[in-house]
Amino acid sequence: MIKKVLIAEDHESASISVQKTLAEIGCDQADYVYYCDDALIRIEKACQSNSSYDLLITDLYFEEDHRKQQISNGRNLIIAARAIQPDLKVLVFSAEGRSVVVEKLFGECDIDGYVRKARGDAKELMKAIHQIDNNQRYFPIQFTQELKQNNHEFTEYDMTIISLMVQGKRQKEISEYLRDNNITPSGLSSIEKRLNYIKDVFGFSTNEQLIAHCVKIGVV
Amino acid sequence: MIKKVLIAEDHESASISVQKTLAEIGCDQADYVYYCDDALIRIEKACQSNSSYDLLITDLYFEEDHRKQQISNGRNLIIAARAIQPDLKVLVFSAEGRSVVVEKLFGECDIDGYVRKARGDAKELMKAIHQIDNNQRYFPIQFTQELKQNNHEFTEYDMTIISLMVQGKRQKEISEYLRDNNITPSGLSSIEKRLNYIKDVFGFSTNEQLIAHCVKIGVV
DNA sequence: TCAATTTTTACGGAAAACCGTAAATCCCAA
DNA sequence: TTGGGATTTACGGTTTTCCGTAAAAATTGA
Repeated sequence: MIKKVLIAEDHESASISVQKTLAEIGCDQADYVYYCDDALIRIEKACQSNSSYDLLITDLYFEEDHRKQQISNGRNLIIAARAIQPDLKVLVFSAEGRSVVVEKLFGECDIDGYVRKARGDAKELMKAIHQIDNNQRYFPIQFTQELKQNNHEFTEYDMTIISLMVQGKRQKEISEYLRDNNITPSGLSSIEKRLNYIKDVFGFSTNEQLIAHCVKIGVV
Repeated sequence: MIKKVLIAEDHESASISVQKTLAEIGCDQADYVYYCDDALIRIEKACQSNSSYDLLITDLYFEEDHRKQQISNGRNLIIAARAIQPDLKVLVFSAEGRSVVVEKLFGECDIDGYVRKARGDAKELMKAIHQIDNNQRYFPIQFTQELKQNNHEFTEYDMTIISLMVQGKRQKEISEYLRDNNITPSGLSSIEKRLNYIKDVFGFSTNEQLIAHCVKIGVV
Protein backbone atom coordinates (compact mmCIF):
# COMPACT_ATOMS: atom_id res chain seq x y z
CA MET A 1 0.00 0.00 0.00
CA ILE A 2 1.33 3.41 -0.96
CA LYS A 3 1.52 5.60 2.10
CA LYS A 4 4.63 7.72 2.00
CA VAL A 5 5.11 9.83 -1.10
CA LEU A 6 7.75 12.31 -2.21
CA ILE A 7 6.90 15.01 -4.73
CA ALA A 8 9.77 16.49 -6.73
CA GLU A 9 8.38 19.41 -8.70
CA ASP A 10 9.78 22.88 -9.15
CA HIS A 11 6.51 24.56 -10.12
CA GLU A 12 4.87 25.49 -6.87
CA SER A 13 1.41 25.47 -8.40
CA ALA A 14 1.82 21.98 -9.80
CA SER A 15 3.21 20.74 -6.51
CA ILE A 16 0.23 22.14 -4.63
CA SER A 17 -2.17 20.29 -6.92
CA VAL A 18 -0.38 17.00 -6.50
CA GLN A 19 -0.42 17.45 -2.73
CA LYS A 20 -4.14 18.15 -2.83
CA THR A 21 -4.77 15.11 -5.00
CA LEU A 22 -2.80 12.91 -2.63
CA ALA A 23 -4.72 14.28 0.34
CA GLU A 24 -7.99 13.47 -1.41
CA ILE A 25 -7.10 9.83 -1.91
CA GLY A 26 -6.18 9.57 1.74
CA CYS A 27 -2.44 9.79 1.58
CA ASP A 28 -1.34 11.97 4.46
CA GLN A 29 2.38 11.30 4.36
CA ALA A 30 3.40 13.46 1.44
CA ASP A 31 6.59 15.44 1.37
CA TYR A 32 7.51 17.86 -1.36
CA VAL A 33 10.72 19.44 -2.63
CA TYR A 34 11.51 21.97 -5.32
CA TYR A 35 14.95 20.65 -6.29
CA CYS A 36 16.21 17.25 -7.42
CA ASP A 37 19.13 17.31 -5.01
CA ASP A 38 16.76 17.81 -2.10
CA ALA A 39 14.68 14.89 -3.32
CA LEU A 40 17.68 12.59 -3.31
CA ILE A 41 18.67 13.67 0.21
CA ARG A 42 15.15 12.93 1.44
CA ILE A 43 15.19 9.51 -0.16
CA GLU A 44 18.60 8.76 1.33
CA LYS A 45 17.60 9.80 4.84
CA ALA A 46 14.30 7.96 4.68
CA CYS A 47 16.09 4.77 3.69
CA GLN A 48 18.62 5.12 6.50
CA SER A 49 15.90 5.57 9.09
CA ASN A 50 13.95 2.59 7.78
CA SER A 51 11.03 4.74 6.71
CA SER A 52 11.61 4.75 2.98
CA TYR A 53 9.23 6.28 0.47
CA ASP A 54 6.72 4.13 -1.37
CA LEU A 55 6.39 6.43 -4.34
CA LEU A 56 8.27 9.26 -6.01
CA ILE A 57 6.23 11.64 -8.13
CA THR A 58 8.58 13.76 -10.20
CA ASP A 59 8.63 16.27 -13.01
CA LEU A 60 11.09 15.84 -15.89
CA TYR A 61 12.46 19.32 -16.38
CA PHE A 62 13.68 21.52 -13.56
CA GLU A 63 14.59 25.10 -14.17
CA GLU A 64 18.05 26.27 -13.23
CA ASP A 65 18.38 29.14 -10.80
CA HIS A 66 20.85 30.55 -8.30
CA ARG A 67 21.00 27.24 -6.40
CA LYS A 68 23.42 25.06 -8.33
CA GLN A 69 22.32 21.44 -8.46
CA GLN A 70 24.10 18.13 -8.95
CA ILE A 71 21.03 16.56 -10.50
CA SER A 72 19.38 18.78 -13.04
CA ASN A 73 16.43 16.77 -14.31
CA GLY A 74 13.89 14.12 -13.43
CA ARG A 75 15.53 11.40 -15.46
CA ASN A 76 18.79 11.64 -13.56
CA LEU A 77 16.91 11.91 -10.31
CA ILE A 78 15.15 8.62 -11.04
CA ILE A 79 18.43 6.88 -11.84
CA ALA A 80 20.09 8.23 -8.69
CA ALA A 81 17.09 7.40 -6.52
CA ARG A 82 16.91 3.83 -7.79
CA ALA A 83 20.59 3.41 -7.04
CA ILE A 84 19.77 4.09 -3.40
CA GLN A 85 16.41 2.39 -3.24
CA PRO A 86 15.87 -0.04 -6.14
CA ASP A 87 12.28 -0.90 -5.25
CA LEU A 88 11.10 2.73 -5.24
CA LYS A 89 8.02 3.23 -7.41
CA VAL A 90 8.26 6.19 -9.76
CA LEU A 91 5.47 8.19 -11.35
CA VAL A 92 6.51 10.91 -13.77
CA PHE A 93 4.25 13.96 -14.02
CA SER A 94 5.31 16.27 -16.80
CA ALA A 95 4.11 18.36 -19.72
CA GLU A 96 6.35 16.41 -22.08
CA GLY A 97 4.20 15.15 -24.93
CA ARG A 98 6.69 13.47 -27.27
CA SER A 99 6.05 9.75 -27.25
CA VAL A 100 9.68 8.86 -27.91
CA VAL A 101 10.76 10.59 -24.74
CA VAL A 102 8.07 8.94 -22.65
CA GLU A 103 8.79 5.54 -24.16
CA LYS A 104 12.45 5.89 -23.25
CA LEU A 105 11.48 6.53 -19.64
CA PHE A 106 9.59 3.28 -19.48
CA GLY A 107 12.26 1.37 -21.39
CA GLU A 108 15.45 2.75 -19.93
CA CYS A 109 14.41 4.06 -16.52
CA ASP A 110 11.77 1.45 -15.83
CA ILE A 111 9.28 3.96 -14.48
CA ASP A 112 5.93 2.78 -13.15
CA GLY A 113 3.72 5.44 -14.64
CA TYR A 114 3.49 8.60 -16.68
CA VAL A 115 0.84 11.30 -16.43
CA ARG A 116 0.93 14.20 -18.80
CA LYS A 117 0.04 17.68 -17.58
CA ALA A 118 -3.10 18.26 -19.60
CA ARG A 119 -6.89 18.32 -19.35
CA GLY A 120 -8.03 16.07 -16.53
CA ASP A 121 -4.50 15.42 -15.30
CA ALA A 122 -5.55 15.51 -11.63
CA LYS A 123 -8.06 12.71 -12.18
CA GLU A 124 -5.49 10.83 -14.20
CA LEU A 125 -3.01 11.15 -11.37
CA MET A 126 -5.43 9.40 -9.06
CA LYS A 127 -5.93 6.57 -11.53
CA ALA A 128 -2.20 6.20 -12.01
CA ILE A 129 -1.48 6.07 -8.28
CA HIS A 130 -4.17 3.47 -7.73
CA GLN A 131 -2.83 1.39 -10.56
CA ILE A 132 0.74 1.59 -9.29
CA ASP A 133 -0.60 0.70 -5.87
CA ASN A 134 -1.81 -2.55 -7.43
CA ASN A 135 1.66 -3.18 -8.81
CA GLN A 136 0.61 -2.31 -12.31
CA ARG A 137 2.12 0.22 -14.65
CA TYR A 138 0.25 3.25 -15.84
CA PHE A 139 0.88 3.97 -19.50
CA PRO A 140 -1.32 6.75 -20.87
CA ILE A 141 -3.59 5.83 -23.75
CA GLN A 142 -2.63 8.81 -25.89
CA PHE A 143 0.85 7.38 -26.40
CA THR A 144 -0.12 3.78 -27.12
CA GLN A 145 -1.84 4.80 -30.34
CA GLU A 146 0.88 7.07 -31.56
CA LEU A 147 3.63 4.54 -31.11
CA LYS A 148 3.11 2.16 -33.98
CA GLN A 149 2.45 4.62 -36.75
CA ASN A 150 6.04 5.81 -36.69
CA ASN A 151 7.33 3.30 -39.19
CA HIS A 152 11.02 3.93 -38.61
CA GLU A 153 12.79 3.06 -35.39
CA PHE A 154 15.91 5.13 -34.94
CA THR A 155 18.95 3.05 -34.05
CA GLU A 156 21.81 4.17 -31.88
CA TYR A 157 23.78 4.56 -35.09
CA ASP A 158 21.14 6.81 -36.64
CA MET A 159 21.02 8.98 -33.57
CA THR A 160 24.79 9.34 -33.48
CA ILE A 161 24.87 10.58 -37.06
CA ILE A 162 21.95 12.94 -36.54
CA SER A 163 23.39 14.30 -33.31
CA LEU A 164 26.65 15.08 -35.06
CA MET A 165 24.77 16.83 -37.85
CA VAL A 166 22.88 18.88 -35.27
CA GLN A 167 26.27 19.87 -33.85
CA GLY A 168 27.26 21.25 -37.23
CA LYS A 169 29.54 18.43 -38.37
CA ARG A 170 29.93 17.77 -42.11
CA GLN A 171 29.39 14.25 -43.40
CA LYS A 172 33.12 13.86 -44.02
CA GLU A 173 33.80 14.81 -40.41
CA ILE A 174 31.12 12.41 -39.21
CA SER A 175 32.86 9.64 -41.14
CA GLU A 176 36.14 10.47 -39.41
CA TYR A 177 34.43 10.59 -36.02
CA LEU A 178 32.88 7.17 -36.51
CA ARG A 179 36.19 5.69 -37.64
CA ASP A 180 38.00 7.19 -34.63
CA ASN A 181 35.37 5.80 -32.26
CA ASN A 182 35.30 2.37 -33.90
CA ILE A 183 31.69 2.67 -34.94
CA THR A 184 30.91 0.76 -38.10
CA PRO A 185 30.09 1.40 -40.82
CA SER A 186 32.12 4.57 -40.90
CA GLY A 187 32.58 5.10 -44.64
CA LEU A 188 31.20 8.26 -46.16
CA SER A 189 29.14 6.16 -48.54
CA SER A 190 27.56 4.24 -45.70
CA ILE A 191 26.53 7.46 -43.98
CA GLU A 192 25.06 8.78 -47.20
CA LYS A 193 23.27 5.50 -47.79
CA ARG A 194 21.80 5.42 -44.32
CA LEU A 195 20.60 9.01 -44.50
CA ASN A 196 19.02 8.32 -47.88
CA TYR A 197 17.29 5.27 -46.47
CA ILE A 198 15.82 7.18 -43.52
CA LYS A 199 14.75 10.06 -45.72
CA ASP A 200 13.15 7.58 -48.08
CA VAL A 201 11.16 5.96 -45.27
CA PHE A 202 9.71 9.30 -44.25
CA GLY A 203 9.43 10.66 -47.77
CA PHE A 204 11.80 13.52 -47.05
CA SER A 205 13.89 15.19 -49.71
CA THR A 206 16.53 17.12 -47.79
CA ASN A 207 18.66 16.71 -44.70
CA GLU A 208 17.19 19.90 -43.31
CA GLN A 209 13.73 18.33 -43.38
CA LEU A 210 14.99 15.21 -41.64
CA ILE A 211 16.77 17.17 -38.92
CA ALA A 212 13.67 19.28 -38.29
CA HIS A 213 11.59 16.14 -37.85
CA CYS A 214 14.09 14.50 -35.52
CA VAL A 215 14.32 17.54 -33.29
CA LYS A 216 10.54 17.84 -33.23
CA ILE A 217 9.88 14.28 -32.13
CA GLY A 218 12.76 14.39 -29.67
CA VAL A 219 15.18 11.87 -31.13
CA VAL A 220 17.98 14.26 -30.27
CA MET B 1 -11.77 45.32 -5.43
CA ILE B 2 -11.35 42.04 -7.26
CA LYS B 3 -14.13 39.68 -6.27
CA LYS B 4 -15.30 37.70 -9.27
CA VAL B 5 -12.62 35.81 -11.17
CA LEU B 6 -12.67 33.52 -14.18
CA ILE B 7 -9.93 30.93 -14.67
CA ALA B 8 -9.31 29.70 -18.20
CA GLU B 9 -6.83 26.85 -17.98
CA ASP B 10 -6.88 23.46 -19.66
CA HIS B 11 -4.55 21.72 -17.23
CA GLU B 12 -6.75 20.53 -14.42
CA SER B 13 -3.87 20.50 -11.94
CA ALA B 14 -2.92 24.09 -12.71
CA SER B 15 -6.53 25.18 -12.47
CA ILE B 16 -6.89 23.55 -9.05
CA SER B 17 -3.87 25.43 -7.77
CA VAL B 18 -5.14 28.76 -8.99
CA GLN B 19 -8.50 28.06 -7.37
CA LYS B 20 -6.79 27.22 -4.11
CA THR B 21 -4.68 30.36 -4.27
CA LEU B 22 -7.74 32.50 -4.89
CA ALA B 23 -9.52 30.88 -1.98
CA GLU B 24 -6.57 31.65 0.27
CA ILE B 25 -6.64 35.34 -0.51
CA GLY B 26 -10.34 35.43 0.27
CA CYS B 27 -11.80 35.37 -3.20
CA ASP B 28 -14.78 33.06 -3.09
CA GLN B 29 -16.32 33.89 -6.46
CA ALA B 30 -14.04 31.96 -8.76
CA ASP B 31 -15.29 30.14 -11.82
CA TYR B 32 -13.12 27.92 -13.97
CA VAL B 33 -13.30 26.55 -17.49
CA TYR B 34 -11.11 24.21 -19.53
CA TYR B 35 -11.77 25.72 -22.95
CA CYS B 36 -11.42 29.24 -24.36
CA ASP B 37 -14.86 29.14 -25.96
CA ASP B 38 -16.44 28.37 -22.60
CA ALA B 39 -14.57 31.28 -21.08
CA LEU B 40 -15.95 33.68 -23.64
CA ILE B 41 -19.50 32.45 -23.09
CA ARG B 42 -19.14 32.97 -19.34
CA ILE B 43 -17.84 36.48 -19.82
CA GLU B 44 -20.68 37.27 -22.20
CA LYS B 45 -23.37 35.98 -19.89
CA ALA B 46 -21.87 37.68 -16.86
CA CYS B 47 -21.86 41.00 -18.68
CA GLN B 48 -25.46 40.59 -19.78
CA SER B 49 -26.61 39.86 -16.25
CA ASN B 50 -24.72 42.83 -14.86
CA SER B 51 -22.41 40.63 -12.82
CA SER B 52 -19.30 40.89 -14.95
CA TYR B 53 -15.97 39.42 -13.98
CA ASP B 54 -13.29 41.57 -12.37
CA LEU B 55 -10.38 39.46 -13.49
CA LEU B 56 -9.57 36.82 -16.08
CA ILE B 57 -6.71 34.48 -15.30
CA THR B 58 -5.77 32.59 -18.44
CA ASP B 59 -3.17 30.25 -19.86
CA LEU B 60 -1.64 30.94 -23.28
CA TYR B 61 -1.65 27.55 -24.94
CA PHE B 62 -4.64 25.24 -24.97
CA GLU B 63 -4.33 21.74 -26.28
CA GLU B 64 -6.63 20.64 -29.07
CA ASP B 65 -8.86 17.68 -28.50
CA HIS B 66 -12.16 16.22 -29.73
CA ARG B 67 -14.03 19.43 -28.86
CA LYS B 68 -13.41 21.80 -31.73
CA GLN B 69 -12.95 25.38 -30.58
CA GLN B 70 -13.40 28.76 -32.18
CA ILE B 71 -10.76 30.31 -29.97
CA SER B 72 -7.66 28.17 -29.71
CA ASN B 73 -5.33 30.15 -27.48
CA GLY B 74 -5.13 32.63 -24.65
CA ARG B 75 -4.10 35.52 -26.82
CA ASN B 76 -7.21 35.32 -28.96
CA LEU B 77 -9.34 34.79 -25.88
CA ILE B 78 -8.02 38.02 -24.40
CA ILE B 79 -8.78 39.93 -27.59
CA ALA B 80 -12.28 38.47 -27.82
CA ALA B 81 -12.98 39.06 -24.14
CA ARG B 82 -11.88 42.67 -24.28
CA ALA B 83 -14.16 43.21 -27.26
CA ILE B 84 -17.07 42.28 -25.02
CA GLN B 85 -15.83 43.82 -21.79
CA PRO B 86 -13.07 46.39 -22.40
CA ASP B 87 -12.37 47.05 -18.72
CA LEU B 88 -11.73 43.39 -17.88
CA LYS B 89 -8.44 42.89 -16.07
CA VAL B 90 -6.30 40.11 -17.48
CA LEU B 91 -3.59 38.08 -15.79
CA VAL B 92 -1.75 35.55 -17.92
CA PHE B 93 -0.45 32.44 -16.20
CA SER B 94 1.68 30.33 -18.49
CA ALA B 95 4.89 28.35 -18.80
CA GLU B 96 5.99 30.50 -21.71
CA GLY B 97 9.46 31.77 -20.95
CA ARG B 98 10.44 33.67 -24.09
CA SER B 99 10.58 37.33 -23.23
CA VAL B 100 9.62 38.37 -26.75
CA VAL B 101 6.30 36.58 -26.46
CA VAL B 102 5.53 38.04 -23.04
CA GLU B 103 6.52 41.54 -24.11
CA LYS B 104 4.14 41.33 -27.03
CA LEU B 105 1.28 40.45 -24.68
CA PHE B 106 1.84 43.62 -22.68
CA GLY B 107 2.35 45.73 -25.77
CA GLU B 108 -0.29 44.39 -28.12
CA CYS B 109 -2.90 42.88 -25.80
CA ASP B 110 -2.48 45.32 -22.95
CA ILE B 111 -2.54 42.64 -20.30
CA ASP B 112 -2.35 43.60 -16.62
CA GLY B 113 0.05 40.96 -15.44
CA TYR B 114 2.10 37.91 -16.31
CA VAL B 115 3.10 35.09 -13.99
CA ARG B 116 5.29 32.34 -15.28
CA LYS B 117 4.70 28.77 -14.16
CA ALA B 118 7.90 28.19 -12.22
CA ARG B 119 9.31 27.98 -8.72
CA GLY B 120 7.17 30.00 -6.34
CA ASP B 121 4.51 30.70 -8.95
CA ALA B 122 1.66 30.36 -6.43
CA LYS B 123 3.15 33.08 -4.23
CA GLU B 124 3.80 35.17 -7.30
CA LEU B 125 0.18 34.78 -8.34
CA MET B 126 -0.92 36.30 -5.05
CA LYS B 127 1.42 39.24 -5.48
CA ALA B 128 0.25 39.80 -9.03
CA ILE B 129 -3.43 39.72 -8.08
CA HIS B 130 -2.89 42.17 -5.24
CA GLN B 131 -0.96 44.48 -7.52
CA ILE B 132 -3.65 44.35 -10.21
CA ASP B 133 -6.19 44.98 -7.49
CA ASN B 134 -4.37 48.26 -6.85
CA ASN B 135 -4.63 49.11 -10.54
CA GLN B 136 -0.98 48.40 -11.13
CA ARG B 137 0.58 46.09 -13.67
CA TYR B 138 2.59 43.05 -12.71
CA PHE B 139 5.64 42.56 -14.91
CA PRO B 140 7.93 39.77 -13.68
CA ILE B 141 11.50 40.75 -12.89
CA GLN B 142 13.07 37.85 -14.76
CA PHE B 143 12.05 39.33 -18.11
CA THR B 144 13.24 42.86 -17.51
CA GLN B 145 16.84 41.64 -17.45
CA GLU B 146 16.70 39.16 -20.25
CA LEU B 147 15.32 41.52 -22.83
CA LYS B 148 18.54 42.88 -24.27
CA GLN B 149 20.62 39.73 -24.59
CA ASN B 150 18.62 38.22 -27.42
CA ASN B 151 21.29 37.84 -30.05
CA HIS B 152 19.14 37.45 -33.13
CA GLU B 153 15.54 38.37 -33.76
CA PHE B 154 14.04 36.23 -36.48
CA THR B 155 12.18 38.28 -39.05
CA GLU B 156 9.11 37.17 -40.97
CA TYR B 157 11.45 36.69 -43.94
CA ASP B 158 13.80 34.44 -41.96
CA MET B 159 10.96 32.30 -40.75
CA THR B 160 9.57 31.91 -44.25
CA ILE B 161 12.88 30.63 -45.54
CA ILE B 162 13.40 28.31 -42.60
CA SER B 163 9.86 26.97 -42.79
CA LEU B 164 10.35 26.12 -46.45
CA MET B 165 13.61 24.37 -45.65
CA VAL B 166 11.84 22.36 -42.96
CA GLN B 167 9.31 21.37 -45.62
CA GLY B 168 12.12 19.94 -47.71
CA LYS B 169 12.41 22.72 -50.29
CA ARG B 170 15.77 23.32 -51.95
CA GLN B 171 17.21 26.81 -51.94
CA LYS B 172 16.51 27.15 -55.65
CA GLU B 173 12.86 26.25 -55.03
CA ILE B 174 12.70 28.70 -52.13
CA SER B 175 13.94 31.43 -54.46
CA GLU B 176 11.15 30.59 -56.92
CA TYR B 177 8.58 30.53 -54.15
CA LEU B 178 9.60 33.95 -52.88
CA ARG B 179 9.52 35.37 -56.41
CA ASP B 180 6.04 33.91 -57.06
CA ASN B 181 4.76 35.35 -53.79
CA ASN B 182 6.35 38.74 -54.32
CA ILE B 183 8.58 38.47 -51.30
CA THR B 184 11.84 40.35 -51.70
CA PRO B 185 14.67 39.68 -51.86
CA SER B 186 14.02 36.47 -53.77
CA GLY B 187 17.37 35.91 -55.48
CA LEU B 188 19.25 32.75 -54.66
CA SER B 189 22.22 34.86 -53.60
CA SER B 190 20.11 36.81 -51.16
CA ILE B 191 18.82 33.64 -49.55
CA GLU B 192 22.35 32.29 -49.27
CA LYS B 193 23.52 35.59 -47.84
CA ARG B 194 20.77 35.73 -45.26
CA LEU B 195 21.35 32.14 -44.15
CA ASN B 196 25.06 32.81 -43.84
CA TYR B 197 24.37 35.89 -41.78
CA ILE B 198 22.11 34.05 -39.35
CA LYS B 199 24.52 31.14 -39.07
CA ASP B 200 27.30 33.62 -38.42
CA VAL B 201 25.36 35.29 -35.60
CA PHE B 202 24.91 31.95 -33.84
CA GLY B 203 28.30 30.56 -34.78
CA PHE B 204 26.78 27.70 -36.73
CA SER B 205 28.52 25.97 -39.61
CA THR B 206 25.78 24.04 -41.40
CA ASN B 207 22.14 24.47 -42.31
CA GLU B 208 21.32 21.31 -40.39
CA GLN B 209 22.61 22.91 -37.21
CA LEU B 210 20.57 26.04 -37.82
CA ILE B 211 17.39 24.10 -38.52
CA ALA B 212 17.86 22.05 -35.37
CA HIS B 213 18.21 25.21 -33.30
CA CYS B 214 15.15 26.84 -34.84
CA VAL B 215 12.97 23.82 -34.25
CA LYS B 216 14.23 23.59 -30.69
CA ILE B 217 13.46 27.18 -29.73
CA GLY B 218 10.16 27.04 -31.57
CA VAL B 219 10.72 29.54 -34.38
CA VAL B 220 8.90 27.14 -36.67
C1' DT C 1 37.85 -24.28 -47.02
C1' DC C 2 35.61 -22.00 -50.60
C1' DA C 3 31.99 -20.08 -53.11
C1' DA C 4 27.90 -17.15 -52.57
C1' DT C 5 25.80 -13.44 -50.40
C1' DT C 6 25.73 -9.37 -47.86
C1' DT C 7 27.87 -5.38 -46.10
C1' DT C 8 31.08 -1.82 -46.44
C1' DT C 9 34.03 1.14 -48.90
C1' DA C 10 35.95 3.55 -52.94
C1' DC C 11 35.28 6.21 -56.85
C1' DG C 12 33.37 9.47 -60.26
C1' DG C 13 30.09 12.33 -62.42
C1' DA C 14 26.07 15.40 -61.44
C1' DA C 15 23.55 18.42 -58.55
C1' DA C 16 23.38 21.52 -54.84
C1' DA C 17 25.35 24.48 -51.57
C1' DC C 18 29.03 27.74 -50.52
C1' DC C 19 31.53 32.04 -51.22
C1' DG C 20 33.45 35.99 -53.22
C1' DT C 21 32.96 39.54 -56.83
C1' DA C 22 30.85 42.26 -60.13
C1' DA C 23 26.89 43.93 -62.44
C1' DA C 24 22.20 45.51 -62.16
C1' DT C 25 18.50 47.55 -59.79
C1' DC C 26 16.24 50.27 -56.40
C1' DC C 27 15.79 54.26 -53.46
C1' DC C 28 16.30 58.57 -51.75
C1' DA C 29 17.66 63.16 -51.63
C1' DA C 30 19.55 67.09 -54.01
C1' DT D 1 15.86 64.10 -63.13
C1' DT D 2 19.87 62.44 -61.74
C1' DG D 3 23.79 60.89 -59.09
C1' DG D 4 25.35 58.22 -55.12
C1' DG D 5 24.72 54.64 -51.98
C1' DA D 6 22.61 50.66 -50.64
C1' DT D 7 20.34 46.54 -51.89
C1' DT D 8 19.57 42.82 -54.87
C1' DT D 9 20.85 39.76 -58.43
C1' DA D 10 23.93 37.34 -61.64
C1' DC D 11 27.89 34.72 -62.33
C1' DG D 12 31.95 31.62 -61.76
C1' DG D 13 34.87 28.72 -59.11
C1' DT D 14 35.16 25.66 -55.10
C1' DT D 15 33.41 22.56 -51.78
C1' DT D 16 29.99 19.48 -50.26
C1' DT D 17 26.35 16.54 -50.99
C1' DC D 18 23.94 13.33 -53.93
C1' DC D 19 23.59 9.03 -56.34
C1' DG D 20 24.86 5.23 -59.01
C1' DT D 21 28.33 1.58 -59.88
C1' DA D 22 31.90 -1.33 -58.82
C1' DA D 23 35.56 -3.11 -55.97
C1' DA D 24 36.82 -4.77 -51.45
C1' DA D 25 35.86 -6.85 -47.17
C1' DA D 26 33.13 -9.42 -44.04
C1' DT D 27 29.75 -12.94 -43.25
C1' DT D 28 27.41 -17.11 -44.16
C1' DG D 29 26.51 -21.92 -45.31
C1' DA D 30 27.63 -26.33 -46.98
